[in-house]
Amino acid sequence: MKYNPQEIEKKWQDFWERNNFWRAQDFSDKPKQYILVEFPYPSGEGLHVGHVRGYTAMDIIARKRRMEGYNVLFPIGWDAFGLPAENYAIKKGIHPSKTVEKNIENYRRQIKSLGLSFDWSREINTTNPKYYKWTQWIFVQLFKKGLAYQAEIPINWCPSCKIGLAHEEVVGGKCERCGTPVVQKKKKQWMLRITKYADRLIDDLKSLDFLDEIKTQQIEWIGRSYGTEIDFRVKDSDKIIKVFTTRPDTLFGVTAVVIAPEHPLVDELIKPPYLKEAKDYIERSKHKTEFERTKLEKEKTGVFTGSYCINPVNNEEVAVWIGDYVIATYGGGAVMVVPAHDKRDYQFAKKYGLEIKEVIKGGDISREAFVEYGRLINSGEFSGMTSQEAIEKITQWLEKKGLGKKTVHYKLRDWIFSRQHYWGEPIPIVHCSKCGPVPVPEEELPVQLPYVEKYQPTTTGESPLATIEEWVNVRCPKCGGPARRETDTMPNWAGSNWYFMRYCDPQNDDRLADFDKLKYWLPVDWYDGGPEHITLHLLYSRFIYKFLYDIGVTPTSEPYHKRTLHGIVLAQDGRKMSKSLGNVVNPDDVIGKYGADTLRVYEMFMGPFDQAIAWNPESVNGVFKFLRKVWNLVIECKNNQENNLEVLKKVHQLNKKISEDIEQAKFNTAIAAFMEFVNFAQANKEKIGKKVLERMLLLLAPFAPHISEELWKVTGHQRSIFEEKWPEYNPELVKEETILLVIQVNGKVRDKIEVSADISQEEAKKLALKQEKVQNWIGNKEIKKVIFVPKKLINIVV
RNA sequence: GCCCUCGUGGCGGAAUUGGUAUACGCGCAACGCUUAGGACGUUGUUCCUGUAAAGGAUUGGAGGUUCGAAUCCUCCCGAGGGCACCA
Repeated sequence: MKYNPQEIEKKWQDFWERNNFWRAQDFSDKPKQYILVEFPYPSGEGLHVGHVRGYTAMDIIARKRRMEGYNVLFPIGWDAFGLPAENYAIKKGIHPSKTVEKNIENYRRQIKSLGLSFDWSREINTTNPKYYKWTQWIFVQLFKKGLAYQAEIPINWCPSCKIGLAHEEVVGGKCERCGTPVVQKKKKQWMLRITKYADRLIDDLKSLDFLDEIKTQQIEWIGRSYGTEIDFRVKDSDKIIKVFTTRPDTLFGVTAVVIAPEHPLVDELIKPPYLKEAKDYIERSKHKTEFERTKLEKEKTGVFTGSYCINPVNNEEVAVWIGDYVIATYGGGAVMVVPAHDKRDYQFAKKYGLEIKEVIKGGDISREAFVEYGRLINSGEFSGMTSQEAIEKITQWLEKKGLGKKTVHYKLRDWIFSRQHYWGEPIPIVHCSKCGPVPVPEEELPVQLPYVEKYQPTTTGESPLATIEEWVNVRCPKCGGPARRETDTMPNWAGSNWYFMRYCDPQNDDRLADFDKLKYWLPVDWYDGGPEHITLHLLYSRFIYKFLYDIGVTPTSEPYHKRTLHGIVLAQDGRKMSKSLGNVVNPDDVIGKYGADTLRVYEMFMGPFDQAIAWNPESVNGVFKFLRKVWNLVIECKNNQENNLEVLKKVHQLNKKISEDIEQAKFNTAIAAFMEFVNFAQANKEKIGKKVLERMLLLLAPFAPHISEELWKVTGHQRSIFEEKWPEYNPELVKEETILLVIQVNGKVRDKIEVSADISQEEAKKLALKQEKVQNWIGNKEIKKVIFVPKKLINIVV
């Protein structure tokens, strides 16, 4: 009998599916576990080996949990709205729903061929009207609570995709999807007030079991900073420029104020003879994207307005400048310039000849800005205070005089939720000339996406839906008068914000999901996904979830208890896999050659789970050899009744290691331990008994389910291995009685001796000093100190 | 520019979190075996000196803390990722 994965894998996959092995039960006496992977976007390229890595890891967790006696929910679905299907439709004239259907079929086949234990009865699809009915319903609730609103603001506009991009979607000044440089354009957009949840999105992270770097990412993105808003009155005017700073302790060092070109007071402030120069400058900045403006480190520019304002703390006159490095939407669009204590301000002052006034002691301001905290000088009554003190005291002073106040600022901005595209959920709003924007009544949801002939966005920037008159023209739900449908659609994230909730009750037509079912399953116990989603998707879905919690739809305030990430699988050349580079590894090929178990085990073995690792075809072969060794070992020793203590100990030690490594997502070292055990077993075949083999197979089952199931049967079992209990190790058998004690002299290893594990320091010292090698190193030098680390080493210092 | 992660043999990586550096796999080499296969088995494989015993060096580099550092601290170099005049 040879190990032939092709013969056994399909058989067991069918067996598990036929017998509904992975069906999750709503409400059970067993404790629940909700194990979640990010649902894939079914692209035309098919499943990526990177998907396999995350899915296999969570499949291992899910299978182990079931064996541990949990009622496990491990679902899968499709995040199927999005641009690629639409762009394909534009190119080939095939309706996106057709393309998506075909891609899903392929993905489903590929995922099934991996032997993943998904509960397919709960499969969802964001493009199904029965699903997006509830995506639209959520939008209506947001609208009713004033969290969805329209605003005419400069948005990031991709001239190629003809689509407005959220601030967060702009990568390097370019469209995240197509790479075209983004330009600024004003358009009426639907916005979601995520900023209202900024504090909770930061503060609630405390109670969650997310990797630290994920928490940091979220916190950094929201970018909360406490500071002071200071009023600078414009000279000879009653107008006030409000400036935000985190360093009010440097207020006496202000030698200019810089405002954004879009600042509301700009027109009033620019005066002859600087009028023309300033206007030209403003005009030029309009042609730059926000990215360009903030990018140009060397070319930090500005222009004097001709106006002055008054520093409230000392009544000094301060010049007002315009600089396009100041962004209108952050911090009120005005900054105070303190050249002595801010790097950027220092450069700015050097370039334009502004005064550099030292107010914090500790640096050499003739050479560079001193940006650290220190003691104040040249600061009137505040001189002598530390920066920390002065920040408090100066702010209090300003507040008392009504010239400033403590404020909080966030980097996070409200979320632009409109897309001018076809392949997305229609925004369920009707515009009435009398009533304004009116939500579509809930009983009329979903607003179905109509069939169109032309998918191309219109050149005016409107969605293709705008051209379907019979769809657009409707009666106002409120007054019955003539009205027009909103033609924008929702972004990709709309459907993926809440999909994990739908898995709890995927067929419900009356509610997003039954509350009791949500209460049973949520929060998700372990959520794994790619590093590319740890900021946006995580933040957005937490926001929506919190909102739904506030209106009583969800039972908890956070959706995910534990979140991990899996590193990207790179091509063999260390670069990202891409069609154009021709370095893509197709999981189908690997399965065809080696089988799913080899692919699974290889992806777990290739390196640390959270790090990016390059594909190595030769290592894949090594993993196959390992599985074949397991196979041959079981076939050869299955009737052996031997019960050797040494071997028993080894397999219990393996048991401990595997159990612990899985929980810490250290799959690579778990496999290594397996290999060691199998190598040992192979060299000691006569000592290997059936009991040992069975325990080994139970431990291997989550990693390589097919071969384990087959060998379980081969060893004479009728029941599936996945109906067995996860093995517990015997602590007595895991203990080591003897250890190799390392003997160091002056911190260098000089000898090793085998001693009993609980040897005392005195005994260890006596034994160590007897060793010939040790004596040679000590000679007749005096022993100053002996350090003894139980079970590890003894260090003799001479 | 700022922030995060990281840097260990020919390669992917391991190291109980301050206690034997290089586990496991790949590759390579020698020997053996065979139904010549995706072969298999045994042994060896960080570097330097040495036939060997043994000794010395070594975790990107330079310092430091410590009886003891891949691990902690400071500076520097390099790679990847994120953010970006964020005040």
